[in-house]
Amino acid sequence: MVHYQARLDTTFAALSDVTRRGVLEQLGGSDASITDLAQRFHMTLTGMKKHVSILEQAGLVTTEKVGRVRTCKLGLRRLEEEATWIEQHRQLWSARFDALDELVEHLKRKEKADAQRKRR
Amino acid sequence: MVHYQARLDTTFAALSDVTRRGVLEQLGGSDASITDLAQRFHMTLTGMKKHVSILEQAGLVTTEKVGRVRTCKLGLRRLEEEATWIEQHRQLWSARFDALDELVEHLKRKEKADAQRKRR
DNA sequence: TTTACAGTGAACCATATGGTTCACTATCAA
DNA sequence: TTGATAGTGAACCATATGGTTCACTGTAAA
Repeated sequence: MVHYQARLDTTFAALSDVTRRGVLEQLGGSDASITDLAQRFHMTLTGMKKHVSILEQAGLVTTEKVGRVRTCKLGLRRLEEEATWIEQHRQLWSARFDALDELVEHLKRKEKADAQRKRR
Repeated sequence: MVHYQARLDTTFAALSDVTRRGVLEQLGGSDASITDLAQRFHMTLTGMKKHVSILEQAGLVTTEKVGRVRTCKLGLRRLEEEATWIEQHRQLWSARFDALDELVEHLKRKEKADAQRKRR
C-alpha cells in the first residue's frame, strides 16, 4: 500500500479547509451546482470550482455535468481510512495515558507503603 | 464555538503531512528528542523542529526541554473532535446512500408490479 | 439569432508550507 | 577551559494554496 499515505495526505488536506468542510455538509443535505455553492460561500465560480475539484480528487465528492450545469454530490469514499487512522491513534494515545495512570498508581501505592513503613 | 472550525483546520492540516503522522506514531511508541526524530526521518534538526512545533501548536504533542535536549511526547488532545467530525459525516454519507438504496428498492418494486400488470 | 447564463482555463497575486543553510546560544564532558 | 552536542532563529528557496480577473466555450431561452 504505497498509496495509503498519499491518500491520507490528500484527504486530510482536503478536510483542512473550512470552506471544503462546509461544502461537504451542504452536499450531505442535498446535491448542488457550482453556482449554488459559490453563492452560499460568497466566492467566484472559479474559486468554488477549485474547491470542488480538490474534493473530487480526494474522492469525497463526485460531479456530473448535464447541459450547462455541473451537479455535485457526495462521493463514494466515506472516510473509512481516515476514521481508522484516527481510531488507531486514539488507542495509542489511550494506551500511553493508561500506562501513565498505572505509573501514577504504582507511585501512590509505593508512597503509601513507605509511609506505613515509616510509621512502624 | 468560533474556535472549533479553526481547530479542525489546524489539526487536519497537521495530520496532512506524512512526516508528522510518522512522528505521532513514533511518539506513540516512546518519547523522543528532536535529534532522535530528525535522524529517523532524515531531516535537519531545524526542519524537524518545525514539524514538532506544528504538532505542538495543534495540541497533538507536548515538549519539555531539560538541559540541552527537548523531549517530545504525545499531547493531551486525543483527536476527539476530529473523530466526532468524521463520524458525523460518515453518518451523513450513510444516510444519503441509504436513501439511494431505498429509491432503488422502490424502483425495483415498481418495475416488478408493472411487469405483473402487463402479464395480466 | 441574439442574448444571457454556467462553467472552464489561463494567468496572476499574496501568503503559506516544507525544507535548507548559517550563525548563534546553552549545556555537557574532558 | 575547551570542545563537542542539542537546539534555536533568521534568512532564504521552491513550490503549493486559496483566491481573484479575464477571455472563452457551450447551452438555454427570448
